[in-house]
Amino acid sequence: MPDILEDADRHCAKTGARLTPLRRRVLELVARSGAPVKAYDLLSQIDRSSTSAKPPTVYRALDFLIEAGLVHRVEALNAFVACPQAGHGHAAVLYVCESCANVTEVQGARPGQENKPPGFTVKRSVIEHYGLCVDCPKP
Amino acid sequence: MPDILEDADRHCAKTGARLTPLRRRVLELVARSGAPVKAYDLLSQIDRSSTSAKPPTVYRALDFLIEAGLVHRVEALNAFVACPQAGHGHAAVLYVCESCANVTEVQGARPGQENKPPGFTVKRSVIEHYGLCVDCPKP
DNA sequence: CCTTAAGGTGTTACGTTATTACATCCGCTC
DNA sequence: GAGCGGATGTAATAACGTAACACCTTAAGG
Ligand SMILES: [Zn+2]
Ligand SMILES: [Zn+2]
Ligand SMILES: [Zn+2]
Ligand SMILES: [Zn+2]
Repeated sequence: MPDILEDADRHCAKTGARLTPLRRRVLELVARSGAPVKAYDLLSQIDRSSTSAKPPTVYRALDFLIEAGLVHRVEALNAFVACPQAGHGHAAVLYVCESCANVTEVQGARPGQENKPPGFTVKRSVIEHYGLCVDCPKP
Repeated sequence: MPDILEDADRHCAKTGARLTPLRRRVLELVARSGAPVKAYDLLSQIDRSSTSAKPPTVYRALDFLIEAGLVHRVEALNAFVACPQAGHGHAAVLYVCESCANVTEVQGARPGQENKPPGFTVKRSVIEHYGLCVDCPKP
């Protein structure tokens, strides 16, 4: 996934967001793992390279990356995945395999708004489907 | 919301689920609050009535209630809401107002599955929309 | 050059959320 | 009553997340 980092560079250059070395490093770690990553796992991985990272270090970096549209938070897992397409419109739908932890992101699907309560203004949506991917055996 | 408790009684009688006094008490507390409730808030409310509840007490009750389809977990808030219709099919969609914390549950809408990755089997979906309800001022 | 201001990072400490493991109790069956 | 399974009590700890403050770099303005 070196594409993700290059895309991130381009995207941040375009939007003016400041992808510092630390933030880029965190994004790299998230992108390299094919599966959702936990904040404290990132923490210990950063530890190895630099001196000793503390929670705020990684949470701040993640906040930035999420804000910039480079990373999505997987709410039901307290974990994070790299967005395969930096800065798309961001109605992201995640399909998470509960067996192999693989995550597939689908973009563009504008969900559920047909039955929306009258007058409700949606600002942010969390849409996560959990199950088994095509490669995992059905139990 | 006395309906919710009566519905829960009926639903559990039908399915064989054991709605014990403790579980019923937790459901009552969740149902009474119009907004999503935190586990530790439930904990302190139970404390007042009984002797002294510990975290597993409330988490176990919540696990049961969720399993029984009486309560939904609001993933992005780490909180819980009572289901207004015990044991519906349960493709629940939640609309959460970020101003007044009111939650509206819509049933039946199955979003996003059109773009589902080939062969993926969905077992559980988390669909939560955050924004402003009709009664809250747009900033 | 010096000052100031803003944003990023380091660090400490703490708050919140959730689980593991084991003991106990209660209702049921044999 | 002995044995069993499910529900609850209890203690300890793990996992997740944030507040507050200090420090440093960079850029703008005098
Ligand atoms: Zn995305
Ligand atoms: Zn899989
Ligand atoms: Zn429901
Ligand atoms: Zn509202």
